[in-house]
Amino acid sequence: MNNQQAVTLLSAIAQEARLDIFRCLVQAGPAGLSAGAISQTLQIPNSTLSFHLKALSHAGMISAQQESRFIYYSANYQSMNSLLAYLTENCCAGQQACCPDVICASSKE
Amino acid sequence: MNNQQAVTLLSAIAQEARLDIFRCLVQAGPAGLSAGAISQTLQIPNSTLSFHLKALSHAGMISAQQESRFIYYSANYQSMNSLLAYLTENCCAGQQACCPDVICASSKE
DNA sequence: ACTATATTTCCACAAATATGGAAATATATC
DNA sequence: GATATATTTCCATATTTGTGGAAATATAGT
Repeated sequence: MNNQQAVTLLSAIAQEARLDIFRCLVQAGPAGLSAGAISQTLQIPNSTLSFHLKALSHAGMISAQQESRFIYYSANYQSMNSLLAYLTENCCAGQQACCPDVICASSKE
Repeated sequence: MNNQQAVTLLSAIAQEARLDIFRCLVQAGPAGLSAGAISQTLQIPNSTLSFHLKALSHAGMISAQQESRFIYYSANYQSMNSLLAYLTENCCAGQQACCPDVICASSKE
C-alpha cells in the first residue's frame, strides 16, 4: 500500500452514497448483494448507483461477480484491511496506548 | 459515528497531501509537529499546507495547539479509531474470518 | 517600535465529482 | 423472436476541491 493507492481507496468511500453501499456490502459478507438489492435497500436511482458501483469497483474497494442476469457485488476485505493497516502504520512511533484494537468486532467473538 | 461524520473524516484524508500529513502526525505521536516542521518534511508550500491543515482540523482528524509562535498539530486518535470501527462495524454479519486484526501495530508489541 | 520568523487569508483559476432521466445493452423466459 | 427484467452508458449541468503567489496577521526577541 502506498499513498496513491490509499487515496484511491479512501476517495472511493469518502462519499455518502458510496460509504452506505460499502458498509452494506461489508455487512452482507462475501456472498455480496445484487445491484438491484442495493438499489432497493438504499433507495438510489439506477444510474446513480451504477456510477458509484463502478467507482468503488474501479478503486478496488468492491468486486463484481456476474450470476445469470444479476451482478453480485461484494466488499473487498483485503483492500479494506490493507488500507486500515496503512493508516495506522507505525502509529505513535512505537509508543503504545494511543489506539485501541477496534478492528472487525465480528472477528472477535 | 454516522455516515456524514465518517464521510467528513474520510474526505479529509482522501487526498494525497492530506493523507501524507495525517500519517506523518499519526507517526509523530501525541506531541505532534509544528506547521513549519510539516512543511519542511513534506515540501508543501505554506499556503497549500495551511489550507490542508485547516481541512483536516475542521474535519476533526487532527487537533491544533498553540505554543508560543508555533502551532503544533497532532493526530486525533479517537476520531481515527471511531472511523475504523464504523467501517468494520458488524462485519460479515457476525461470521468470523473475513478481517484480521490489523489495528495499530505499535499497540501490540 | 523594529525585525525576524511562523502561519494564515485572499484570490483567481483549473480540474474533478455528483446527479438522475432517457436510451441502450445484456440476459433469461416463454 | 418477443417480452420482461437487470444493469449500464450517455449527457448536460451544478457543485466542490486543489493550487500557490502575494499580502496580511500573529508572536517573540532586541
